[in-house]
Parts: sequence; structure tokens; C-alpha cells
Amino acid sequence: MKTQHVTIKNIAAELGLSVSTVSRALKDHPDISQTTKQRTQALAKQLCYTPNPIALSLKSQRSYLVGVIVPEIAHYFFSTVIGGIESVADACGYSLILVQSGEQLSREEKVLGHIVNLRVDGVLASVSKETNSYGHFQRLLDERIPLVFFDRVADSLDATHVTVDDFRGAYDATKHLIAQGCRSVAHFYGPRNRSIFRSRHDGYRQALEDAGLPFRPQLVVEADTLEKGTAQTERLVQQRIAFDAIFAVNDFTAAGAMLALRKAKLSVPHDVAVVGYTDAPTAKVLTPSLSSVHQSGFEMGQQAMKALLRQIGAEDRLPAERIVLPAQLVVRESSLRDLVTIK
Amino acid sequence: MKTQHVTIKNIAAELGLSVSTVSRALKDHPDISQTTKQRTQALAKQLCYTPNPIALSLKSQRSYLVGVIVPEIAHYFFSTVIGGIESVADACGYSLILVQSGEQLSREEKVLGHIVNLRVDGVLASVSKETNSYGHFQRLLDERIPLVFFDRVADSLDATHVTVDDFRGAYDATKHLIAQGCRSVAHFYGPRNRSIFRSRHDGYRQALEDAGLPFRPQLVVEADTLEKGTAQTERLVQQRIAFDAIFAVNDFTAAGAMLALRKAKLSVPHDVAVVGYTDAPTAKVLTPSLSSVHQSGFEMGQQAMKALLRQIGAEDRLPAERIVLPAQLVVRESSLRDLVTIK
DNA sequence: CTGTTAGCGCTTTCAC
DNA sequence: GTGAAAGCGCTAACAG
Repeated sequence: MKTQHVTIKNIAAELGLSVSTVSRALKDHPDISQTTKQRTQALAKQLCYTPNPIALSLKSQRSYLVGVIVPEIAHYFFSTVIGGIESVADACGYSLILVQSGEQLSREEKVLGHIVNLRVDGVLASVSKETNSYGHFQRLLDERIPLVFFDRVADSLDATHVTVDDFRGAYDATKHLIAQGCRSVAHFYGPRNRSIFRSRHDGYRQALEDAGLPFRPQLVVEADTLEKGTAQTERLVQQRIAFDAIFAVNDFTAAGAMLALRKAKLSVPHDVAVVGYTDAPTAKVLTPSLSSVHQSGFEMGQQAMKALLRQIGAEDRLPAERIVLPAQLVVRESSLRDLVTIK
Repeated sequence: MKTQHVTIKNIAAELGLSVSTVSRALKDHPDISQTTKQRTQALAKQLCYTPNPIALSLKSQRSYLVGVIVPEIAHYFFSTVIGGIESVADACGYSLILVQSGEQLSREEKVLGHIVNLRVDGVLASVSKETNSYGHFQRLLDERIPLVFFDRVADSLDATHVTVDDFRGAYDATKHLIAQGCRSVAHFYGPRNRSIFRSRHDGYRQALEDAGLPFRPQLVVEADTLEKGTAQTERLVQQRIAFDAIFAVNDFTAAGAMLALRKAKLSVPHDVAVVGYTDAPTAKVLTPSLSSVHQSGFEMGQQAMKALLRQIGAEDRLPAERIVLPAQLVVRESSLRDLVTIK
């Protein structure tokens, strides 16, 4: 089915004017007489005329489209970031083309190529867990296509990054667990090729060090999903590796760990205190409710889109920015041993 | 910053050919000589030429863009639907323009106008809770812009709808609760102006009737968020309205109810059995784990996009379709009183 | 004050 | 087998 939209030409014909006169009348050009303007604008409104953005794009060499690439939309954090991006895009006349990499490098390369071919004015990207080569992103830099990374950034690239202060978030979480009396804090981490996960690991380690606690490699395990959180916790328990706290890279990993702890008849927070990361809505409804490091996805999205607009608007290539947002530990039942203070 | 893409003109100049010859050579037109084709295609590949979709759109009067409007991206169910939409869109050369209504009619009208102005080839929509007038959607129908609703449909419009069998899902959930021995099943429902919520209500009521149980209006309460789930449960308890089960319109409402039940020292499922709707990942990690009616968002997205493509491809307006996907009750601990069977 | 013309990138008759 | 020209919708330099 093809839809017939009203064009400037229709209006010109109707009014016995030339298209250029109509074009100018519609944008209040000073040359045009009041009467012509009024007649034109009235008819345009009556016919519900809206300029064809495709024609505009061809002319202006700008699509007013930005490509957004995320690992998975169905992650609470990413969807809040998209909300933030949309809020400023919308306010500035931009629309979002959304694609997912599905955490796969091959798909990431493919969809990135796709949105570039679409002639988006810029790209906002959060990298897949798997990604370890950056040629596909470097190409955008080479072609001077504005590019901003958020959350999962491409560490090695000279591009603008927006992240939360992962080191600090992890540091605070670990310090809090130690303050609750925990002496053997385990860390469940994500792929090391993502700097956000490395930063969280570093923050964890620094907090141990500052507290004079030993770093025990066997307490640092790879687990970044619900299932892995469960499996690794079961393994630690079975292997009788002593631990009295878990700091997990995300909330679902923490939730998975809590499932295993319950099965093993270990009480949270008394036997094992748990802190997650992200502060998804799920954190509030777990039993016990889950302490977590809150990240404002919405603000991250806004900052990323604003940074992108700066680049789009600039004449020349701007120096890369590093925007770091604060992380905020939210303490709930899962890590609070002094239960008296819980409402 | 403006990016310079390679055009057909660049290639023509380089090769000393006309643009029309290059155009034909690139698409293997039979008129063109083998040598010309090879030279052209080789250079195109070398220069990483890709046709400008904006020029193509202007010419073909097709944008290969579809607008997707959802109430909130940050809802697990909607994000899985988007995944399904993307999978078929991608396979068919379409890209998604994503917008959110934020559950507000005014914003829905605005963003819908926006994507229509963008000249999308079609629109996929899930309506806000607030929406009670449909003029903005009717306009698309009038202008013969392909339109498919999913999940939250516009009941009164003669448009294609994709839904899950909400009546059946609710019926099965309620029947299951009754089979577990519950005699006073409460229902927490969403806005009645959405047919999906009405269908769930009707399924609930039918199951009561079929079991010979009375319908008690005071057990049917409006609650469709975590907070309302908590508040309404507290109210029922305080007002000493007896109930031994809750069937909630979504998982977070169920989770909110469970929070209140725990505070009131009521055990789930023994004092009150609970079933949710959607089967979000959160259902699995609650304590007790939450029984829920599973809906396949991914498949819904695929079906909706396929239906839209049928409309886009059709010469004339197609009759409205009503596509209904099955709902599947997933029983977990929150509603299973015979705990022996739980692993 | 308004019209003519050219051009954004591409396809597609129509000529030669 | 290849090129010239027109046109998709719109803007803007250039004429009157």
C-alpha cells in the first residue's frame, strides 16, 4: 500500500503559485507578501501538509536519525538508557533507529554496518560482552561519523565515553559489606574485556586492600547471569570455600546466588550478605530485598545523546570526552546485618 | 560534522562513464557489457559504495522504516516484543523507529504524528493505559497507512490486532488456583478501557462460574503496579476481607502483593496463593517463585511485523486480521500448595 | 515580491 | 552498449 502525502507542489498548483514561493511562504521568508503567506499557510494547514523529511535529508545531507546499538533491549538498564536518549533526541528533532547486537560480535558488526548505510547522523553504542576487536567502530571514527559509547565502552578507542563510576560503585559496595562485618567477600564478575567489569573488579580489590583484608583469587569467579550466579554459588558451597558476602556485577547474578544460598540453607544476610549492581526493579521485590549499586540509565542516555549532538553540530572532529556519572549504593536487607534499622 | 559518502557519481567520474551506466552496471542490468560491469562493481567495492537509502526512498516513495510505539520500553514484555519485531524487520530490509508514549495519551498522539511525518511505511502500536480516544490512529487508517496493534490493542478500530489469548490465560490461572483449594480468589486488574485487561477479568470470572464459586465484587480491585499491588493487599487485609488467592494482571503487581502478604505474616501459597501474568524473569527469583501466565513477546513481535509487511506489500487495503497467540500457565511455588512436588 | 533553474543521489524511460 | 534527461520533494542562488 502506498500513501499519498501532500506536497508543496500540490499547494502551489492549488494556489497558482510556484513551488519556491510556497516554500518560502511556509517558512516565513521576509520577501513574501503577507497575503501570499497567509493563503499558503492556511491551505497547508488545511491539507495537513508536513514537509517530506526524506527530501529534506537528501537536500541537507542530514537524516536527523541516530543509530542506537545495545546488546539487548530486554535489560532493564539498557531500556532506561534508551528512554534518556529518546528524551533529548525528541527535544532536538532527532529520531532513533534501534538495533540489538544480541551480545554477539558478528551481529554487532552487521547491524552497525546497517545503520551506517542508512546514513544516520551519528551512532550511540554499548558494546557486546563478546566484542574484542574494534575495527567496525574505528571505521566510523575514520569516516568522521559521530560516535559515542555508553556503559559498555570501547576502551581502546579514542572516542567519547559515558559511564558510571564503576570503580567507586564497586568500592563502596565492598566497603559496605566489610563494614557489616564480612571478612571474606566474594566477587562475581563479567567478561574482563569490558572495562566496566574490570573497574568493578578493581574497586572491589581496592576496598579489600584499604580494609587490610587479603585478596583471595578463589573468591573471584566469573558469573554474570542468573544461571551462572546460581551455579557458581553452588560450587563455592560444595567446595567448602568459605565466604560471608557476595558482590555481584548485576542484580540477576545476585538473585541467582541468593537462590542457591537459600537451597543451601544459608541465610542472607547473616551467613552471606549480598550486594548487586544496577538497582533494577527486581532488587526491591526479592526476599530479602537486594542491596544494589544504583546507576541512572536515564541520565546516562541523556548525557550520551547530548555529547553526540555536540559532535554532530561541530564543524570539526571534537576531542574525545570521558563523562563519568556517580554511582550510588542503595542498602537494603540483603546486606544489612543490623536488622533493627529496617523499617 | 558532515560525512562524505561515496556516490554513484564519484564512480562514474572515476571510470569515465555516465551515472546511468554505473547504476545499471551495479544492478547487473543485461544491457551492460561484462567488462563495464566488472570494472564498475570492482571500483564500487573498493570504495565501499552503498546506495544512499534516502535517495532511494525519495525515488521509490518507500522509506523502509517502520514506526514502533510502545507505552514503555523498560517493561520486560515490550522489550521482548521489540526483539521479535526487529528479527523479521531486519530479515526484510526494514529498520525500526522506536518511540514511547510513557502511558500518556497526549504523548502518544504526539509521537504518532511524529513518526507519520517521518514517512514510515507502517506503524506497529501498543496503546497506552490512558488512551480512550482513537482519532490519532483512525487517521492512519483513513490515510491508508499500514497499522498493526499488538497486546494493548485499540478494540474499537477496524485494524489488525495481535494478542495473546488473555481470556484463556486468566481462565487457566484462576482454575488452577481453585484446583489448589482456593475458594476466595481475588483479582487485581488493570484499566478497564484496555481490552486485554477486560479479557483477563472475564476469564477470571468465567472460571469462578464454571467452578460454581460466587463472584464477589469486593475481591476485584484495581491494581496494576508494584505499589498498587502492595497497597491494595494491605487494604484487603486491614478491612478483613477474606481471600485465599490473588490472580494479578502482571508480575510486578503480584510481587507487590507478596511483599504486603509477608509483612502481614501471611504465608504464600498456604494462606494466600498467588499467580501473576507475563512470566518476566523476575518471577523465577521471587520467594516463593511466582506462578505466572507466560506470553511469548518475541513471537508476538514477529507476527505483528509479518502482518504489517503483508499490508505494506498489498495493493489495496487488506481486511483486518485478529491474530491470537496461546497463553501458557507456568506453575511455580507461589500457587502450589502441594509442596512435596517442588524440587 | 515572485518565478526559473539547478541540484541533493538515484532510477528509468527514451534516444542514439 | 551507453548516454541524456526527467523526476522523486524540497531549497536556494539567481533573475526579473
